[in-house]
Amino acid sequence: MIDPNILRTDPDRIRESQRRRGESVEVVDLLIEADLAKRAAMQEFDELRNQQKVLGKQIGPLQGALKKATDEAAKAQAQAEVDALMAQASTLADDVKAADAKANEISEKADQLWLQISNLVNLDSPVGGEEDFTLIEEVGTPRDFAAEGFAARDHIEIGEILDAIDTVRGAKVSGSRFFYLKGIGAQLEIALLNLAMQQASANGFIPMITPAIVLPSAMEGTGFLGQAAENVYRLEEDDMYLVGTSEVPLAAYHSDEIIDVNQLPIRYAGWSSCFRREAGSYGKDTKGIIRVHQFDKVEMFVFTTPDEAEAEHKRLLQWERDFVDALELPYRVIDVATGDLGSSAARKFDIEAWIPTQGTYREITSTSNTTEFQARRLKIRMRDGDKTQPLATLNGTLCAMPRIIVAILENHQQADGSVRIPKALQPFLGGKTVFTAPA
RNA sequence: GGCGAGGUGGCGGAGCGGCCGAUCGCAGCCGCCUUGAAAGCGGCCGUGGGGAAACUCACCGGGGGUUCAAAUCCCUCCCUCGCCGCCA
Repeated sequence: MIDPNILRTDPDRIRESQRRRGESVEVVDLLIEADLAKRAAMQEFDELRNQQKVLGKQIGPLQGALKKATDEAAKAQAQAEVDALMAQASTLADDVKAADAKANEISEKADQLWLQISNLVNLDSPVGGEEDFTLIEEVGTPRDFAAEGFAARDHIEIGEILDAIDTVRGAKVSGSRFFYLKGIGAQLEIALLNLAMQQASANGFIPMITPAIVLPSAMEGTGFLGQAAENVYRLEEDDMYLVGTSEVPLAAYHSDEIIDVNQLPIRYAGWSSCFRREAGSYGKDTKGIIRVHQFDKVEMFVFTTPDEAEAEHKRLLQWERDFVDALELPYRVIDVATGDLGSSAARKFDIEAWIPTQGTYREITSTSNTTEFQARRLKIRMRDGDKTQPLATLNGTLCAMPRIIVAILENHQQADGSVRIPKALQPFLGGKTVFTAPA
């Protein structure tokens, strides 16, 4: 959630942000109304509750006096006072109860509306939809396979030749969009994991292996139960969720905590399986492993000060580029448009790798500056002197396995169906320089 | 899954239904003392909401209930620990 004070002092800022995202602007007015109603109802409750407390405190001593009273007149007098107070307190108790119920109901309504408001977009983000990104840079040159004298095979075919990817049996066992990594494929993923973790550690990230099933609070706190909810797997029996990214358990790791500002930034590199329903993507990428229900990913996640967030965002992007550079892949970097941001992101940069058989760039990493949005929801604050305030969180993909594997297989394939192994990866594959079909 | 114990402020650990947002110890912060440090002494020391402020409200694992009044009583759920069972 965003800073409630902005709603009270500068609601136009929120309206503008909603407009740029293509999301509801009217909800801001509903929220202003609900926020006012909430505060009024709470004040009314506070008032009544205070009266009740004051009154209640008189009853105890009076009852004591009643017990001690010896002569009849004094006793009757005290009894009458107690009775009167009790009667008064009793009706007050009913009022308090009613006011409490009302305040709760109104607060709930306001809180629900708050959850509908996405993070304020960064004003530097290009405005528009998916196609309206700004191209930041193209790096490397896509190979000209015609000039090399052979037709590029897609990753499915290469995966079959190398016996590295088995989507047919994946579908047999688990349905569409599931796959097995086998032999070379499995080794490749493990090598990528090691390379990614080595790089992350060198950059000050603490390696983490996280839970992949989380409570609703973690899912909601990271903003995935909003418009992204349809892509989240829910375990009905247990009311828990399968995470779509380790961003969720990493962000929630410090929920309800106050972190000393001197400890920031805190950087984690999380490794987990990721689960996505891929609802609404029927017909898209139905073949291969570009879009699957389950995959593994190394994710970078940072807790830092709001002042540092933008600079850290640039660093995350650079680290992502370093990794893709090390894999010798041609790619481009884009500044994602406002309409295509997740609800918690203020700004997002994607790296898209060139996929030869598709003749286009496809997303392989994504880094978002979520400013204080997640921290507010998850109650993560920093202590700076005697102030406590929300900190900033950021996330970025370091290595989403299937797509990186696709990019490597397709871009580094050779005429005979073998695949050249990028230098940086070789140490993690026993010095091997090329993947060849198993005998 | 069964039985037992327990969940209180950063940690440890008290808390008769009203005087408890909560005793005390440790840690931390400020000051005194000291050439400096330690020890000792004095003070401060949870979070959030509302309010210009005075002040006020909420929070003692979560939710519900009893009561004029709940950290304290009742119900329920969750979690932790121990033992038993089962099992990667």
